[in-house]
Amino acid sequence: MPELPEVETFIRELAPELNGRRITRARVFWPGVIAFPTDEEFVTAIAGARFDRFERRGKYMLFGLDDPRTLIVHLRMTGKLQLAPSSDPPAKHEHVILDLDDERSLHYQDPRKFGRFWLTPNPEAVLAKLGPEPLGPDFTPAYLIDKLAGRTAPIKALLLDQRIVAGIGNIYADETLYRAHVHPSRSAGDLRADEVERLHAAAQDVLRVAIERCGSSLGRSNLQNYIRPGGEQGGFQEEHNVFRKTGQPCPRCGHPIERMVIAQRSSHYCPVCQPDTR
DNA sequence: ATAAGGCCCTGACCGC
DNA sequence: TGCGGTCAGGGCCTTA
Repeated sequence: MPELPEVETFIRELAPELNGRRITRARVFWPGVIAFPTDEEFVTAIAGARFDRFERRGKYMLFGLDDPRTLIVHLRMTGKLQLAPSSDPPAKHEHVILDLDDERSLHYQDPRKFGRFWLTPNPEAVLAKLGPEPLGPDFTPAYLIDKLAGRTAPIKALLLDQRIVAGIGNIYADETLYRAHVHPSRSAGDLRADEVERLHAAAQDVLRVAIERCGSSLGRSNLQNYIRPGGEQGGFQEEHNVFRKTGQPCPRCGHPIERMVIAQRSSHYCPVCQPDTR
């Protein structure tokens, strides 16, 4: 699952490869992947553009072109971007291929078809609802305390809410809650200020280390496995404490990790280190 | 405004 | 071995 650290890795590793490259031709094999404009307009409009800016916002990748437009890509669950020789034929689940002017192509594969592309002069409209960057100056303990105040939803659900903070998904929410000693089903508004401060610090720590380790590659299956643009795996899965470790001993106290469903998503936690009480 | 549930998708996995 | 059922889940939508 590409979350903030994985998307950051994609951008960092693609930027030097794509910078200055011109898109000579675009092919779309499944029209649903293009959220804006239509798939036909996308194919026509992106041909000839040159990549020259690279940014990440939450889990969105922003590829600035040498005109006022930005190509926005969200990988959602199973999307992958890979560079390959232009002679490579479309693979299974390939929905977009952007041919470049250096005999290489940028391939987009996505078995579940959840990911989306936008080509727009107004990227702010696509990103309008996102909360602050968790590693940016606007994400402060005071901000988080304010956003959680009065909320009865489980804290896990609100860590996943991109309007509160942008970029945290299921892996990093679970690891953040573990590090902060907070039970995932605790009502967000019931958390003490020091607990919210711990969550804030834990989220930043987890994300910083995960970026250093180039994200988490897990998966018994290729389906869920995140692969970096050059084909390498990330390394942060080696530092997971709870995510998908149901039944394994807590690294801190040895009690078996438990699993419960919150907000339709699996949550993994240590019932001893993360007690369900204040 | 908030909370909760459904939906999109398809491969992996499980039990029989 | 084959087959049907279940699960995974980010973001968006609907409902209460």
